[in-house]
Amino acid sequence: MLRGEITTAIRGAVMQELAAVGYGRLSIEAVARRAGVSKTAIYRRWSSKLELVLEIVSSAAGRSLPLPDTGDLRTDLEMLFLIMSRALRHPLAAQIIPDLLAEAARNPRIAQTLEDALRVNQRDVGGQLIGRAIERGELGPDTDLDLAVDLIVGPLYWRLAVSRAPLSAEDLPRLAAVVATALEVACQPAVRTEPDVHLSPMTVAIDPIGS
Amino acid sequence: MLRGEITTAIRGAVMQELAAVGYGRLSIEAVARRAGVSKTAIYRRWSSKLELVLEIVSSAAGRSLPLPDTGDLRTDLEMLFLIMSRALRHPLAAQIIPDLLAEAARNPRIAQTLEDALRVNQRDVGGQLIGRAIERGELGPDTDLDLAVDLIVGPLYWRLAVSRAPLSAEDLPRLAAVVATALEVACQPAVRTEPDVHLSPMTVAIDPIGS
DNA sequence: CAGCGACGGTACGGTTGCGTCCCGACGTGT
DNA sequence: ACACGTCGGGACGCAACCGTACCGTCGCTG
Repeated sequence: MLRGEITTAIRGAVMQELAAVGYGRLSIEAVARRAGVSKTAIYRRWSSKLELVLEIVSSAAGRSLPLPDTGDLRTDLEMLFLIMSRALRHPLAAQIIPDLLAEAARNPRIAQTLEDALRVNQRDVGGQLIGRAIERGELGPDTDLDLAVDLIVGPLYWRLAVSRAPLSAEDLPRLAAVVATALEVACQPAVRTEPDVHLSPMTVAIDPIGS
Repeated sequence: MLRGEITTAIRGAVMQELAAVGYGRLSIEAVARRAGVSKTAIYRRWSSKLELVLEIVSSAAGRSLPLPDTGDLRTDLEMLFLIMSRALRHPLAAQIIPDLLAEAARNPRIAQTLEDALRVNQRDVGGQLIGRAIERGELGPDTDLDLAVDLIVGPLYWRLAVSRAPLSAEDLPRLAAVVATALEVACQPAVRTEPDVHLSPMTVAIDPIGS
């Protein structure tokens, strides 16, 4: 009969400690100190540092975000970017996520856990988003899911979690519009079976003056 | 008059240790052990673990990659992606780079050093690439450099360093084509001075079937 | 050839964290 | 009200690492 308040305190301390020093430097003693509990309280609940972090992180990352279906790819992307940017701006998440992703390259257990946890949130979110776009005819049925996910998630992740440059509020819909257009162009329904569709005609159509 | 062979051995050991355990767990003793030298040899050359890593990493990252000027944005991107993918596939770099980027969120000195070192390699590479595209008229002169860099670097970094999904050789030019399109769409030369250019007219032009 | 200065290696005390054990306190059930 | 079971807290031995001081050796210099 473990006291729930202490379990909660430990969970919070793990997240804060993880953000402060990262997984590599995380120590049980520091977690206990920050949580105001004893080490025994932690060892009674989790068998090791790895189990501790995995359980807490996966339960935190497991809460799947509700993704609205707006009926339009670009608007869907705007919503997704809004949610992503909110999540990645959270001070704890902004430090924990890149840290664990880097650690995942080293520790297969972490990689597996993150993949399982994020598959619910991102891959399937991306998959659903793209799947709906395909159903609506915005994207072709042969759309490369991996490539599409890279295009959607990559730029925002890079900006918020890696380069960490400020991102103004109006940049978000702009990015969504660009990505949506790129997706539509790259994965457009095959109206013609020309091998190299590219966009030269589009550029012309867009830029009547000529480059 | 420090012996160069020992310095070289230390540098190599730091890189390997960094890849193996990350910056957080990196210990001077482990570096000395791996290099086959004594701790004194390290402390004589660098004052602390931070200085050690910063100097070695920045000197390793400082070698700027030659970026060919192919005269075409898409081909330039293909080249850049080829270089980036080669670099990010390198086992040491693939583990060290995400680790240090995560650590940079925590340590301002690391962030500053990485920014300085990578500004040479990436920002300016990206800047040059985009600048040339602007000169050629492929992109508008008011192109948002930050957004463009995000679009260029983000997807490939996500794929290779985060999701770590396999990327076949033919995916690279495909990705380059999509990104080039996205850039052309996002940063097209301003033909009209409408406030909200976005792309709705373009979407129509692109998708004659109708969404 | 001799002396000096700088080098690398070993040894040391101090600190931190790990994982475990024991003890006092609290709540529960009868 | 009492005894039992379980919990949290503090303490312990062990190991790793830090940063430094000392020591023998090598190479340069005069």
